[in-house]
Amino acid sequence: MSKSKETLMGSQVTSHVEDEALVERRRAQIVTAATELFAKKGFYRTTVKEIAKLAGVSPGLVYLYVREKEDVLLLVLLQVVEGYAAEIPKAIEGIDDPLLRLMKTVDAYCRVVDRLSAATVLAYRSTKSLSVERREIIQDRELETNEIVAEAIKGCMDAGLISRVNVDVLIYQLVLAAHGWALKSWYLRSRVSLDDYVAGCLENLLTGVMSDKGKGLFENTLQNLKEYTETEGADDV
Amino acid sequence: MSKSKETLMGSQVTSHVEDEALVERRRAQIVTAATELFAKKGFYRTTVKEIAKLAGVSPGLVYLYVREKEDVLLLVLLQVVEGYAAEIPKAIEGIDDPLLRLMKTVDAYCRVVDRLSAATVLAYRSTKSLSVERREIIQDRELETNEIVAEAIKGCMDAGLISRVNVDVLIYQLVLAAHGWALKSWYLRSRVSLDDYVAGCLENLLTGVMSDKGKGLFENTLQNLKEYTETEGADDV
Amino acid sequence: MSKSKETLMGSQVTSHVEDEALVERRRAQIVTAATELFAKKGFYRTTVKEIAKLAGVSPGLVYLYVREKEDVLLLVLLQVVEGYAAEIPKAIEGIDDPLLRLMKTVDAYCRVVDRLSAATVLAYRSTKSLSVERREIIQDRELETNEIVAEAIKGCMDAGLISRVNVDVLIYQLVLAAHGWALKSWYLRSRVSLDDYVAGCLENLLTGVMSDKGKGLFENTLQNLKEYTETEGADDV
Amino acid sequence: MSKSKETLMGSQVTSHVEDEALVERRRAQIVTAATELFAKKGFYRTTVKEIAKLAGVSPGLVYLYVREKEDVLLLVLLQVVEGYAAEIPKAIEGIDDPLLRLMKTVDAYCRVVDRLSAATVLAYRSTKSLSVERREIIQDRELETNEIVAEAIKGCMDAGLISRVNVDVLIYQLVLAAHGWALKSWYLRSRVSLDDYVAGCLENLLTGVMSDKGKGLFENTLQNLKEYTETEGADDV
DNA sequence: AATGAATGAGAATTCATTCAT
DNA sequence: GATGAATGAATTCTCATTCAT
Repeated sequence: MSKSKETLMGSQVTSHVEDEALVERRRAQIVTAATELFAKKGFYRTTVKEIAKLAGVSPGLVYLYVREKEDVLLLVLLQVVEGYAAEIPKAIEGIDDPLLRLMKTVDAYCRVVDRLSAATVLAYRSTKSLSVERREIIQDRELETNEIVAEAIKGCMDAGLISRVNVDVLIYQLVLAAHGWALKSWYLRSRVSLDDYVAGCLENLLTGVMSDKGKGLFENTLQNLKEYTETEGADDV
Repeated sequence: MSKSKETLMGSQVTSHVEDEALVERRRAQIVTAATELFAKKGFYRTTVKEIAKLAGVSPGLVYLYVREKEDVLLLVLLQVVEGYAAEIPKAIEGIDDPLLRLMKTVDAYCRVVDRLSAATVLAYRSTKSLSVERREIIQDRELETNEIVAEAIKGCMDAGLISRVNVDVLIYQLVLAAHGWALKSWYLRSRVSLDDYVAGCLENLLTGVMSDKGKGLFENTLQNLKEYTETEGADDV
Repeated sequence: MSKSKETLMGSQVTSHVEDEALVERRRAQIVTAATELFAKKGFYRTTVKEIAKLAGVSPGLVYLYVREKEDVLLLVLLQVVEGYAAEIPKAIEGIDDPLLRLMKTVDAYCRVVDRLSAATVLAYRSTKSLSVERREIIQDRELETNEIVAEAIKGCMDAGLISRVNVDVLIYQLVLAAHGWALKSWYLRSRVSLDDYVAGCLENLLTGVMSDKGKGLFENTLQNLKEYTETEGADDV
Repeated sequence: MSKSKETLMGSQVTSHVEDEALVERRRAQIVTAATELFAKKGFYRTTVKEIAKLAGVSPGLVYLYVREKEDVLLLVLLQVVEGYAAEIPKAIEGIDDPLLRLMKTVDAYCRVVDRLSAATVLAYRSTKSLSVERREIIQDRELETNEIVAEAIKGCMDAGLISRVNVDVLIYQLVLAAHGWALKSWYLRSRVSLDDYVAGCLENLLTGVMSDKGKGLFENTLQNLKEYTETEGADDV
């Protein structure tokens, strides 16, 4: 996790250009344009020419930084999953209370998904468009994110706040809750706010698995989460 | 729900051929072939020629039963969502106990998803490849399925088994649980059995929302579900 | 040698079209156009679009009868070498005198080369542009032609007309003499007639290898060849 | 023949660089790299970038010493034909016996061809890839080489060793014999040694054209040639 | 109704050449 | 003089769709 996002990206895709800083800059240009277009029209309906045009470069230039079109998709998807892997840890930094930490993890996950909504849907649509090797790169990154969720759950279990549970199932229920905000936004967004969605998911999923000890803390901690988030939100402004 | 599946399909896609029975037969041929190919290689990587070949017809024939390639995708996805909408009601037919009914709904949903796994993933990948109007047709059908889940939840609430809850959120958590079995099968399938997955999802999601009255019944009903399913499974043989 | 030229060609290159007669007709169209263009501008400077245009078909059609552009080159070169392999035997049919037979072989070879002059040069330019497997197909055909020359030489040796000789070297001297008429036509054509070229080559190459017995016949037979050719030429008119 | 090879090359292709010595050095670098690549992959399959890389320079630099890619081909082919024109005279220097001189000419020609085998084939493939003016430059050089052969033949005729003959035809038969060693090396090399090939060609081609006087000397002189060559070979060590 | 040959627009990719540094 | 990033025209090949038979 010590490598920067760019370096990670660079390690997967080869470029004909030497200057690493330039490679990062150009790739960022390309990825930004491609993300927008892929999200709007999908990978196959987007042409390299369109990407180049939106990125303000020539079509030929794209191929100086990428071997084939599919590499652009890989870079785009890497940015998404690495967005997850980067933002969530930042959000839970310094939080010691295991339950709040878990809640905050889910909360942060839902918020990144909200921010990268189109890209998240894109990831679901397009991961299978990648070659097997590239697909595995993405799945590996997704597992890293899951690991963060798993750690948060384990923290609660160690603290005796969560009792019995099939951890694998719970992880994916939480992950899917987060992803679901993007996947089903066409239905949810008009019916429930993100705040209520997060709270609802947490209540439904966590209440059931809490130990008696945990139950006592649940409502309170959920309240903390809300305040916490509001404060942070205010900071942004 | 009075119209047959075929008639529904027919109503969305126009054909140059008069004989309705023939239309149904040909479309079934085409859709079966297309589903297999789309699931394996995706919509864009599959050619009309390939579909025709696998269906044992000529490429030209496809266009007698469909206006464009995207219509084939629509028919394929319709079959998936209508698979959901048909099988779940069948599974809960005659069950009166509201909690068992809800559990059985989720259980049946997960099992259809398991059976149509590739097609379910396909639906996630490809719905956005449809034109807006076609996409809405699919989403409407998905809503019908959700309605079944919603009814089952409402049944429990009316019976006082479920207390407070954001129903929209709970619906989608249950739906995503079912879909998740296909979407994350690459991770889950090697770690947990379908039976355990269903049980786990139900425990995690429902325990939390049960009223005190409901809680008392939960374990028992879950046990009933398991027996129920086993018996049915045996019947099939 | 029982298969027709077209069948031979068909056996090397696969087509998406079933109807064999159609395949032959279309390929002939394509090859005729391609030969003209390749001869004029070379393989790489000729585009598939140009070939299609000259052949009076669409660019897409070309790919119904050929897998890639290089296949067109293969078909073109096959036609050249099979032109050799077909015309020479026809020219020596029914000739029993071994020496006349050898002379007539060389004479016929030079005349095909003269007729397919541009294509012969093309073969020299472009054989190395083929993939190894395709190149070998062409070389195999060339060996078949050489075999005809070899047989004619052997006939003379068996009849005691030619004495000592490294047959491999002599074969290629005769073959190169024929090819040379096309390869160096830029120089030769303005300085010597084809008839004189053939006679000159034969004199220079054969006199040296004749046995005493052969020498006695040489001038006479060469005279025969000239008359023979003239008569035939007259027949054509 | 007073101008140096470099100057000749320089006179055909313009450069943006002033310093003549530098021009020669850079061009030599480029031509060496290009020859290797053209011989291996052909002119069109070789990119300027590849040439530059193998030459250890930047792609941009190539264009300081050459106006376009085709100029590189011209320089490469010039080097080949000038290789012929330079080595053959060196080999016959000081030989007075006209017949030995002729034999030695052919022998030397075959040996340059053997040494520049790939480049000779390249010349056959690629001369037509040149623009007409450039092609004529190469053909002019080839004529110069032919002139050497012609002189040697004429020497024999003047000495009464060769009788009647169409000189133009004989020249090209000898030239093609030499070139043939490279052109048909795929067949010949495994069947006959270069020494035997040269001897065979000379026997076949010259015996036939010898006068009675010449015939008497032939075998002896051929023997001389072999010894001569062996000695020279030994000298090299 | 069915066929499958034909079309041609359009996509990815390459590479000779230029030019700012 | 040298570099190498950038350009964009040009090329091969694909495939949805049509239509004569």
